[in-house]
Amino acid sequence: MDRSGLVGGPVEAARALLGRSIVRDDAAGRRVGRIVEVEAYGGPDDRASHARFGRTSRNAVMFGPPGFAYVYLVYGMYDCLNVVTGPEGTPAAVLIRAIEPLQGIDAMRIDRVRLAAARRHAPRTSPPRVERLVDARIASGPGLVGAALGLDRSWTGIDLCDPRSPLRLEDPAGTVAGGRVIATPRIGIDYAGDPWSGVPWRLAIGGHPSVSGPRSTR
DNA sequence: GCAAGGATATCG
DNA sequence: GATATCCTTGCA
Repeated sequence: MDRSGLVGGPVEAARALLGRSIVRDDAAGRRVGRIVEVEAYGGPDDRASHARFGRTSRNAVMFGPPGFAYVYLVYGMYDCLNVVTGPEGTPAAVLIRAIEPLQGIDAMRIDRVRLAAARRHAPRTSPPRVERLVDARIASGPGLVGAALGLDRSWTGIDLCDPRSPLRLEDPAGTVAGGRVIATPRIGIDYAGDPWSGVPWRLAIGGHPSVSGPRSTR
């Protein structure tokens, strides 16, 4: 996709990313998903942003130009994909929280099984639930997006706007399915305090089956 | 409702 | 160097 759509404010950039395709090429083939849920993080004042303590080795890419990937590990096991936004020097990013699988669904499942195997001490009283998930729920959550696309922190710095990148953003091939955009507070950032924990910077396509969370929040 | 899991930021 | 914390998930 064109980088110019990402230079505005974080919420504006988040809205520009909704409905875009994300493409992952590797030896196994091509995986394609459509972005249906995002969260905006931006501005040095945003107490929920990884940049709230200033520049560190982890978040340095957020201070760079827009359109690059920032992948971080959370809870010790989930790699989450962000798109750096805003002009260079402004630390902002959009977290990709859910995608609708379009192509390469089998490959997405394989990497999800890998994720399940990584939970070494998890009780295995039943077959991994991932194998029973319906397609629409394979990547319905930020940790699941990373797993479905086979990402880890080493992907930080990839140019998502370069058509030659093995991981990139593209304009959707077909028509963008209808559906209103809903806006809610961001997930899991209560520590950020007022007003940051309440600003409606989580955007999603309302009612879409691939959006994360309980039905009441979709 | 809660455990699993490791990197990170902040402290001592 | 130690440790509290974390933008989550799947199963109890």
